[in-house]
Amino acid sequence: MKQEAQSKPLDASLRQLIGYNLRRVDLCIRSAFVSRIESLGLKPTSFSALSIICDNPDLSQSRLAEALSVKRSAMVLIVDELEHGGLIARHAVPGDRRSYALRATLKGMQVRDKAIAIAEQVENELLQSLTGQEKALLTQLFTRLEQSMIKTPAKKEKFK
Amino acid sequence: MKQEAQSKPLDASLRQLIGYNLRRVDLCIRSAFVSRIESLGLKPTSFSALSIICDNPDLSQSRLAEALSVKRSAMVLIVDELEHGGLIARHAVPGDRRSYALRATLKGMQVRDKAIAIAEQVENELLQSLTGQEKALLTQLFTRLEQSMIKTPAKKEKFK
DNA sequence: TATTGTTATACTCTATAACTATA
DNA sequence: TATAGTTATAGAGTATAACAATA
Repeated sequence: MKQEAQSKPLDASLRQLIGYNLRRVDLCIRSAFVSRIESLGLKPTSFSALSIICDNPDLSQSRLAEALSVKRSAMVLIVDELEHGGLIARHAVPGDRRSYALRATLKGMQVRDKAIAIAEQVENELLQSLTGQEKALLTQLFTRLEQSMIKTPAKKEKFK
Repeated sequence: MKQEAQSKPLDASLRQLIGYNLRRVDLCIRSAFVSRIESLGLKPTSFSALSIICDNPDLSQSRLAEALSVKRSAMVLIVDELEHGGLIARHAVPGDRRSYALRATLKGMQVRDKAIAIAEQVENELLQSLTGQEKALLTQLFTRLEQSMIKTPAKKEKFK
């Protein structure tokens, strides 16, 4: 039934584009990660949110939303989910009764650690064809990319 | 209002993960690409579909869906969109009255060429902080990754 | 029986806009 | 007036399941 293995793949010319390759690899890593962390009650976005809260205690929802490039309104459900799972808590802010200080619970920190370990394991498995040096290089290139892209958001287009 | 520039970013520990960086860069390139090709009546998925049809005349919808890792049912609307835009046509298949032979129109091929040029331009702009050598290396690493990941879909998890 | 394309439906993610309570 | 969080709503994107026509 499948005979595209040896001949040229159907998307040969698309594979010339870095963006296309980037997306394919992203989808692949992401889907593996999703299926491994769902037993922790996490999804990629809630994992990222949890991790940022762990590292930045007493963060507000609005600043968390900014960090995740998500609207405040979308943040509500994500934070709800983490709170209902007992992974974080919304604490009162002494000086400002409008906002919450988000803080991870002990369980939240433990789950975060497990999720990070899973992420690293998934990457070790999926990126096993790369040497350690190549992985380090990738990280370095991405870091440089993100810095330059923040300054140059493709003219002045919307940037999410 | 913003003071995270000099100090450590909120997502510092997530940035240790290649998958996280990959996704951030992907979203960035993608959003720039989306805003630039919408004047051509294309979205990323319809662009990919059009490009594959151009390169593989008389492809069926089912094989196109496989190439894009999309369900046949989702393919219908995408092909509809391209057909209504006059970029492709559904032709009859002599031997099999169940399926269509998808073929790009002249306009479709011209639009495809423009879209490819736009994609390359977006990448040139957004990846300007990388040297040509580094870009070539990225492409090479991705190529190797895709080959190895197809063989090793993270155990036997679903793979889309 | 299996396959192609289709439809109907539902689910996830996220955006927009309007609201409230604070500041 | 501006901000934090919330709600209601809608849109994109894609999945699942069932169906008709054809193989």
